[in-house]
Amino acid sequence: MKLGEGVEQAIHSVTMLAQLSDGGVLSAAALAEFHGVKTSYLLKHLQALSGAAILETQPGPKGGYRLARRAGEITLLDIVLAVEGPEPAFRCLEIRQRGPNPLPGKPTRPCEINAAMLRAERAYRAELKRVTIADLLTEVARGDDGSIAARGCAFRALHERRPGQQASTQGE
Amino acid sequence: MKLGEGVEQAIHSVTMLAQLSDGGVLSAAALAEFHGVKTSYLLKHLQALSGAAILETQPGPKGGYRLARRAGEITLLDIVLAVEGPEPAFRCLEIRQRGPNPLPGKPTRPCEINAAMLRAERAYRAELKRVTIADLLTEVARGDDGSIAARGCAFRALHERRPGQQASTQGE
DNA sequence: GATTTTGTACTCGGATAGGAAGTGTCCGAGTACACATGG
DNA sequence: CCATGTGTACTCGGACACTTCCTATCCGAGTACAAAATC
Repeated sequence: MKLGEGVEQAIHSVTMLAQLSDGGVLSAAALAEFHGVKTSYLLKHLQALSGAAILETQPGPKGGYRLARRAGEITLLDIVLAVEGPEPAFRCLEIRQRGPNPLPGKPTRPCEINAAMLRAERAYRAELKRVTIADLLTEVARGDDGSIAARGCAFRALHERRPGQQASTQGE
Repeated sequence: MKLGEGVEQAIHSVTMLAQLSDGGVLSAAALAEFHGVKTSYLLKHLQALSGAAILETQPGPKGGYRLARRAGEITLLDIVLAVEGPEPAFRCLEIRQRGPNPLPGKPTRPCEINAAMLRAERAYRAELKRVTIADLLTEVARGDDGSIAARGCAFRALHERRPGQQASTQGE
C-alpha cells in the first residue's frame, strides 16, 4: 500500500498547468525546476499523463505541455490511474482454491475477501473522483493571502510560452 | 498503489484461525499447506499479526497460532495495517516548497493535494474498518451450500491442536 | 511401578539472499526559429 | 530590401542502468512431549 512519488509530482504539475493562460504551454524542465525534482523523472510521468489524454504536448522549441481538457474535467483519480496504472491495489490470487483439496466441482464464486477489499478500493477511488483540479485551485485560493498565487504567477510569467506566437518580453 | 501478496494470505489465515474451536491452535505449516503458499513467507506475516496483538502464539511442539481476540473485534483494517504498515499510501514530500523560491515567510499550511489524498485514504480505511472477520464468515456461510464449511472442518479436524491437552484421536 | 531426569523433535522468531518494481539517466526523433544566401 | 533555403537549438519520446522494497529462505531460541534411568 504505497504510492510512488510520481503521483505527487504529477498532481502538482497538472495544477500548475491548469493555471496558465489559454493556449500557453510549460516545458517539463520548467515544471521540474519549480517543484525541485529531477526533469527526466518528471518527464516519464508527464508522458503517462499525455498518454492518458490528460495533457497535450507541443514538440519543438517553445514547446511544452498543456491541459488536454478543462481543469474541472480532470479528477485526482484520472491522474492517479494514469501514473500508477488502472489495476486495483488488491489482487485476489484465489489462494482459497490453491490448497491440496480445492473443492472439486465448485464453480468460481466471488471471494468474499476480495469483494470486501475491492469495495474499500471503490470508496477510495470514488473519493478521488470527487475532487477535480479546479476544486483544488479553489481550495488553495480560499486559504491563500495572495503569496502563493503571486509565486505561481511570477513563475508562469517567466516560463509560460505560446507556440506559434512571438514571445513578448522574455528576459531569458 | 499495490498491496503485497501477504495481505491476502494474512486475511485468509486469520479467517481460518477464527473458525477453530476455543483454545485450539494451528501451526504456520498447516496454514501454508491449506492455502498452497510458502511456509517461510507466511510466517513473516503471521509474526506481524502476532506483533500487532491480532494473533497469539504458542511455542513448542503442539504449538501454533490462535486469535488474540474475538473474530468480531478484528477488522480487515487491523490486518492490512499490521502487514503493510501504518503509514499512509500517499506521502506528501512538500514539493510545492522545494522550488528555487519557496515562499520565505510562509508557515507550513496543509497541502490541499495531500489533504485530498488523505481524505480518500480515510474513506478506504473506514470501509475496511467496517468489515470484521466475523462478518466475512457470515457472508461466506450465507452463500455456501456446505462444501466450503466441510472442507474447512475436515482440515481443522486433521491439524487443529490444543496445547497442554492430549490429542484425542489424531491419526497422523 | 512411580518419579525424576534427560534428550529430542517440533514450534516460532529474527537475520539473511534473490528478484521485481520504482527511481533516475541517457540518447534519438521531430519541430520552430534564426541566420545566411540569393533574387 | 524581401523571399527562400539551410542549419541549429530546443522540445518530447522511448530505451537503458541503479536503488529500494517485496519475496523467498535459512538458522537460532524456546518449549512440551517421550523415553530412559533411578528410587
